[in-house]
Amino acid sequence: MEEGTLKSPGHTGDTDPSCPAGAVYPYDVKQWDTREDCEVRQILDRIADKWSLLVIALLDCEGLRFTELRREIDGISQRMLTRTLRHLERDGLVSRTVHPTVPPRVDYALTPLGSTLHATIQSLVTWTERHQREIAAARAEYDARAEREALDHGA
Amino acid sequence: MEEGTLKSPGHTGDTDPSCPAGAVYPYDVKQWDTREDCEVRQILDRIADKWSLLVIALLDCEGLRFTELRREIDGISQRMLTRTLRHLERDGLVSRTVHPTVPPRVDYALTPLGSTLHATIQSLVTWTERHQREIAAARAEYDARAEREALDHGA
DNA sequence: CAGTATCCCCGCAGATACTG
DNA sequence: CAGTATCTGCGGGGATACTG
Repeated sequence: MEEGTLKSPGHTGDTDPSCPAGAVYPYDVKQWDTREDCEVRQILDRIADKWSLLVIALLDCEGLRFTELRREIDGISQRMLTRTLRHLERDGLVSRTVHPTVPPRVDYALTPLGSTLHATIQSLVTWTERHQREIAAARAEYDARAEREALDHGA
Repeated sequence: MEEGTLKSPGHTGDTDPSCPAGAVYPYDVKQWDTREDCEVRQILDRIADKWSLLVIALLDCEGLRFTELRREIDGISQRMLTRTLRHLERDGLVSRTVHPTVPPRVDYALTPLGSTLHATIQSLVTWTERHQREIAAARAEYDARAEREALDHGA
């Protein structure tokens, strides 16, 4: 991304210097370079980050409220849920509808584009659920073997 | 993970303090807590990290050498490729076979378990390839709208 | 309720140099 | 060739406090 020089002087925290001057983004919704050398990587980074997969898997087609997502996901902080949703919204995968009531109510749902992702991601998540025991076993075995080898070499 | 007290005194770098004492792991192959409160998250973190998806997608069933993977993936550092492969090996998704020749030759391939993941991940990767334009468009639109709204509020 | 703003840590990941 | 070792920076992400 090679633009350290653009960095605004007093910048310490979260906001992104590469955003169009004057635009204010919540947190640091990135402006990706559109140079084509790494598009797929960028998109993968977004989809396969810590929370996006779970959010998309949960959203299915019916909308959920902010708090419902928060409760469902377990472990996600308010900050990260907001950021994740903003990113997904920006990528056109999730729609955000604000009901101007008080207290406010915001619903999130998959867009048509997002829906085309849902099946795949769902199957990824269920795969991990189905195979967690096998993976845990593999890890245990690997660790045991590594430890034995370490002992052989060490002493 | 709440075990800051376990941290070995002089520890600064990459290795993992939670590994069984005396075992030496390459880099910092993590020892996950097996307490069940966050298993799926852990596994997802591993599978859906920056490089694993691409590695698995590439490996298919036929084996590839270290350097072939390195060349194919583009942008990955030697360090990250090694680490990713070690993690996948530990999780029982990838097998590593060393040919005791000189110079050495190491082949990586999907295990049967890994193969069950391949289809899903492949479809995830091809999805991003197929929809990158739509996503780019969505981003542009989002940014444009955000900028307009920022101007309305600002001035 | 649904966010923003701010502070701050630590672990990911790149760069570089060295080895069997 | 296929790694390991070490240093370092940056940004992901948690915690907390505040607002419309």
